[in-house]
Amino acid sequence: MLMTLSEENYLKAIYNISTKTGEAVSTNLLAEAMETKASSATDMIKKLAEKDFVNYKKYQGVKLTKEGHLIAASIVRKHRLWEVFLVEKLNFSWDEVHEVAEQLEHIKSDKLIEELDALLDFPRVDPHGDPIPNKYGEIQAKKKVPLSSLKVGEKGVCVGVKSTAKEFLQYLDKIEISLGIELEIIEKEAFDGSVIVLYKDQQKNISAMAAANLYVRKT
Amino acid sequence: MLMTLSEENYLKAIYNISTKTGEAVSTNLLAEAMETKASSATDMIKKLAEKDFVNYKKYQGVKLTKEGHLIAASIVRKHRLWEVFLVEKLNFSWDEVHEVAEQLEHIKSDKLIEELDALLDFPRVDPHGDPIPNKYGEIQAKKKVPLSSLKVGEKGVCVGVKSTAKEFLQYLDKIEISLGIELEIIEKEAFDGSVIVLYKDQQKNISAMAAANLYVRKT
DNA sequence: AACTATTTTTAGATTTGTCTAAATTTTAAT
DNA sequence: ATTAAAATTTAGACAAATCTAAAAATAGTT
Ligand SMILES: [Mn+2]
Ligand SMILES: [Mn+2]
Ligand SMILES: [Mn+2]
Ligand SMILES: [Mn+2]
Repeated sequence: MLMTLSEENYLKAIYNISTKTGEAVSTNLLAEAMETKASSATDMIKKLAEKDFVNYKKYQGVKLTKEGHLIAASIVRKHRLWEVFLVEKLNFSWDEVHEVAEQLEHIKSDKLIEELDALLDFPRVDPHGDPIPNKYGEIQAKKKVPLSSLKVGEKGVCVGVKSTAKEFLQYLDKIEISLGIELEIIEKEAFDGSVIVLYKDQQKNISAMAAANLYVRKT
Repeated sequence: MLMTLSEENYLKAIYNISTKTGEAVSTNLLAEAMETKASSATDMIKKLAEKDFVNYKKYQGVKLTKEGHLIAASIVRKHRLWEVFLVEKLNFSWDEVHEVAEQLEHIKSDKLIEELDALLDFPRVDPHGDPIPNKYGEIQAKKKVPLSSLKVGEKGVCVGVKSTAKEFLQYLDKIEISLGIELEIIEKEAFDGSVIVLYKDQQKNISAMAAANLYVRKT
């Protein structure tokens, strides 16, 4: 199926939103994600519905069809594999990869993505800890909870970030937190929700907001 | 400078044509290269002239300006670096790389291309023997002549191809000719211009057409 | 020099994706 | 059940890149 750049981006946006909410995606949410107007989103929704990539009933939002889901997942797969490539092979840092991956995800070549996958040794997560769909659009997401949900004394391994905002990722770099490190909750401040965590033999204070955006797997 | 996909492709086509001919590029040649109509080429020429990427006088064809040349060369640079990447890192053969490189050449990221260059160890030619412009748009092309220009008894190293048609490249694969091998002219057939060459301890007959499309450096 | 063939440009139409403004439907609140 | 607010769709316009058909300019030939 021939897809335009715009169609691919809309499908991916629908995929990302519905993965979070689980419900039909509203026109306004979609328009916001695409940084465009609701009327433009409606136009594109009609086109995608016409091509049977989404199910659409007026005023009721859209859901991906089987085929729409597969296409969207393949774009997300490419996006995340390219992010791994940029970090692992081209010395990008995790706050630099997204914009370039936004472009690379639209390159059309099955062989390219298969070989890239092999070159990278079949990674299962991207540099932000997000799962990489396989070629059938399936993901096996590991259980992860926000650091903020841990109680005093509990430990966890850092496995992902909720926000991928540059400032947040750079902040984590600055306080030397990266995926894979182990942390222990030493103290929680009831007043502002900040936590004191122990890692790398240091104790540091982490704001409530940062703790809510850092995913860990309990250990 | 923000360039559309189409503008980039036109600039590259102008670059490729004028590199061969040395003269101003005619509307018809440009349209042919872009697989479009002359009227469309005229429209785009006007836009490129407006942006000072080409010098244009009605009915006289176009020439790249300094800036136009730099942009075009940077696209060719990206195209050829990606071709090297595909062959060296992703197991593509030299007849498979072009279509994918046509897409990859439009990815915008200075860091990406610098790092790619380094990953590939700063190659100077692409898989077809074509020179890779440096970041200032300069190339140092090595002297190369068609195999057909060699006389009986002369030797040469295979350094490039004139045609990059799939069938030709696959034919070269089949007769085990690749860049870097050394050949010697054993005999030339006056009748049809074919040549008998010695390489890899074998003698093989190569048609006039193939010999005209295979570049060698005399040794 | 005049005529013809070729090349190039112009004029007007089409498609894609977007926008603004207005109309419609749904939702939430009296 | 009405009414007000919010969300969504429709209508009409626009810019980018293309096309066809017609007009204009150039090049080639007698
Ligand atoms: Mn990303
Ligand atoms: Mn990511
Ligand atoms: Mn190529
Ligand atoms: Mn090439």
